[in-house]
Amino acid sequence: MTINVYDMLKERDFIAQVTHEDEVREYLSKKGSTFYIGFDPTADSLHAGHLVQIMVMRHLQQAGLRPIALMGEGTGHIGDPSDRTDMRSIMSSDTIRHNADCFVEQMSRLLDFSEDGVILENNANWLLSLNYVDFIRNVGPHFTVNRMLAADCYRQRMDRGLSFLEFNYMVMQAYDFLVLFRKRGCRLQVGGDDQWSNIIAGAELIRRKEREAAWGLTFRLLTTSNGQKMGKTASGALWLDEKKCSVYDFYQYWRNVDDADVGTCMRMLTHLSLEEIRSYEQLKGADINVAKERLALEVTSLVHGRAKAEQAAEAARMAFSGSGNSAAIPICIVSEEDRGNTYMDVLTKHGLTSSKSDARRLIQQGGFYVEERQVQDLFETLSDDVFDKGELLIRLGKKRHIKLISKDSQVTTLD
RNA sequence: GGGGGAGUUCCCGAGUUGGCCAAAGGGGGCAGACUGUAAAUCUGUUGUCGACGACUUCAGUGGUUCGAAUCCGCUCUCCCCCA
Repeated sequence: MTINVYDMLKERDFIAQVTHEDEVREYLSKKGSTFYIGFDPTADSLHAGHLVQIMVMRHLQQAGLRPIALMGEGTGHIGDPSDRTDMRSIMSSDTIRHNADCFVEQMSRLLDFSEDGVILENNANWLLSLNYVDFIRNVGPHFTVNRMLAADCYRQRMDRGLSFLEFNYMVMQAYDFLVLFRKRGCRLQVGGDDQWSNIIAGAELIRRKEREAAWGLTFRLLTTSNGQKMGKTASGALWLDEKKCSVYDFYQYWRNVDDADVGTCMRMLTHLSLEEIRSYEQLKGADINVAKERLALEVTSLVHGRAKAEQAAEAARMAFSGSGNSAAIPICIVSEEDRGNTYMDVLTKHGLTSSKSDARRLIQQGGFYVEERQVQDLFETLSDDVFDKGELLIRLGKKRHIKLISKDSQVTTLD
C-alpha cells in the first residue's frame, strides 16, 4: 500500500500547523479532492520560497489530488502584511497583472498542467468587482476586530503601524477560500506558515456561512538551522527566472548551503527518496560536499531542467577544481573600448564592482585574479594578449568567477 | 482638531554646550587567514574620486555663522497622547 500523502509530507518535514489532523489526512487520501494555495504576484518571478509550495503541489498532485493555484491579482492590490515589518509598496494594476502572468508561465514548467491537472484561478475575478457595502455586510459580521488584532500576523505590526488597507487583507483571503469552496468544493487551504492566520480565518468563514467543514494546513518556512530565512542573496531573493538569477548562481546557492541544512533542503526541495537522503545525511566532514552537489543538481534540475543544471555543475567544477567545462560560468562581454583601461575601470563599468573605490579595495585587499594570477598592481590594464580565444577567466574574491568575453568593435549588451 | 516626540551613512543606532564628524558601536556586506566552494573564529575593510589629499553627505528648503549633522524659519514624512 502506498503511504498516505499527509504522512509523507510530515516525514519530509513540510508540516508546520494543521487545523484538524485526522480530517485533513482523510481528505487527502481521497483522489480528486481539491486544495488551494495562493500566490500573491509581488514580483515578476517566483523565488526560492515558493519552491516549497510548488513541491507540495507536486507531491499532492502525484497522489491524485487537484491543486488550485490561486493567483492573487486581486489581493495583490492590497498587500499581505503577514511576516513583514514594513508596508508593501503599492503596485499598479498593470504591474500586478504582468507579475501574475510571469508566475503562471513559470508554474507551467514546474507543475503538470495537462488534463486539468492544475486548476488556475484568479481572485481578481471576484474581488475587484465587489461592492464595498455588500461585501462588509456579507462577511463582516463573521469577524471580530478583537480577534483579528490578536492574530499573529497583525500583532507583529502593532508597534510599527498597520494601515487599514492591509488590515483588510485577511478578510479578503478568507473570502477567497469561501469562493473556492462554493465554486470548486475546495475544503483545504495550504500555504506557508506565515499564512496561518489568514488560512484559519477562511476556514472559519466557511464554517459560519456554509456550516461546512473546511481545514487549513501550513508548511514550514524555508529557514536555515539557525533561523535565518533561506533563499536570500546579497542582491535580494533567489529568483527562479534565469534572467534574474543565472542558472550557475542558482546552482551555487544550493551548493553552498550550511551543512546542517542539507538534509532538510533535500527532503523539501527534491524528490529524492528518504532512504537516499538518510544515506547522504550520514556523511561527515568534507564528504558532505557530495551531498551538496547532489542537492544543487536536483533543485536546479527541477527549476531549469537537467541539461542546464548539469552545465552549471560542470562550470562549478571548472571554477573550483580546474577540471570541467566553463560554458555556464556567468559571462561579461567587454568591447574594444575596454582595452587599455585599468581593471578597476573595466570591473566598475560592467557592474562587477559597485564603484571604482570598491574595485580599488578589492584589488588592494588581494581579492582580484586574472586566470588565477593575483593582480597586485592597482593600475594594471586589460590588454589584448591576455585573452585566450576571446575568453578570459577572472575571479573576484574566493567565489565569484566571471568569464570575460572579448567582443571586438561590437555593440555590447551590458547586464 | 489639540499636545508631545522623531527623521543620521545598507539596517539598527550614537552624536545636537556649533569646529577634534565622512560621522562611535552593533548587524549585515566585502576581502584576507583558517578550511571542505560549510560553520565557527580571527584580521582588515565598508560615501565618492584624478587617493596619505580633494570632493559630496546626516529628510527637504531657506537662513544665522569664519565654520552646522548639531542653532533659527518654513515644508514633507512618521510615531505617541488626547478628541
